[in-house]
Amino acid sequence: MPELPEVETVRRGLIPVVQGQTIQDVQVNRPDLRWPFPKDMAKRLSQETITVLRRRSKYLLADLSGGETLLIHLGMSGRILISGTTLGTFITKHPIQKKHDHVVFNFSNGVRLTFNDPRRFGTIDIFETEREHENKYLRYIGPEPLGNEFDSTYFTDTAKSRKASIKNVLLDQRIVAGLGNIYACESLYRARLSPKRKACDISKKLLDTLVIHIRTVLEEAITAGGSSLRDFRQANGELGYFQHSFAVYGREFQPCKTLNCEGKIVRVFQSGRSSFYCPKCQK
DNA sequence: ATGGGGGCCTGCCGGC
DNA sequence: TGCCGGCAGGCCCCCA
Repeated sequence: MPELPEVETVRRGLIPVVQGQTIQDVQVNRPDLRWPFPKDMAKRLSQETITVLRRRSKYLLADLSGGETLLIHLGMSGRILISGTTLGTFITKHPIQKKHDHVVFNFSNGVRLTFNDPRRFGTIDIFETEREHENKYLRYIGPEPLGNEFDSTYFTDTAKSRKASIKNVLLDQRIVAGLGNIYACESLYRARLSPKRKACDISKKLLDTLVIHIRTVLEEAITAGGSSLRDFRQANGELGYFQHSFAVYGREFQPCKTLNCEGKIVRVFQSGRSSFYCPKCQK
């Protein structure tokens, strides 16, 4: 489901709910999602207080008072449902689900978080906070696209040695963190670059433009509360609305939105995934 | 070393 | 109405 803006939206919504709160107990309804759950998961989490809720790429990271960090990845279909019974101002924000509720976190203040994930591509892990750089999921993740490390120099240097298409380069989490199919397509549209162009063939000027557009499209999407396809929800249960701003994603056969462009959006397959673009104005 | 394809899962939608 | 194929926001693994 979620790319960087959706995960960031979830994080921002969860902060007031869980930060500073103590996990009372954890109900684990199956042994694994995509990968086996970490050893003694429920035991290691219970009675731990969440000090900070962070995000790295598409991963949510909850730092715990005892020196470990809980890592959660939502995969394609993962959701974190919030419910609560004891908070004065707090009501249940999501309908009660049942199917695919794999892990339930009960907090001592009465709040309950439920990890629901039909396709089970999600991930949960626990690692020593100080050893984040050694974690198998985070180890090779590239720079954050909204951070200072991801700049024109870095991206030009990286792209010039890559013979893969620019679309596949944007999806490579070792090169830049957090982009998925939607925001890769949308940034390429804004930069007027075809997703099929080999990264190493693109001029520095265009790559610089692409860096800027990656940033702005992600920032706009975060401001909009992410994109709601199928059932992505913000933590408060509301839909994100960035999907209304898509220029190309999911718009096959529809007219290009560029002023005076007569093109129609096409869909092509790259490495088994759909890319959407306007062949007339993206070269 | 890098790039591409397969596979992991369930749900939904369109066509017959 | 029901069945089947295709597709879906991700990412690890394997092979050339």
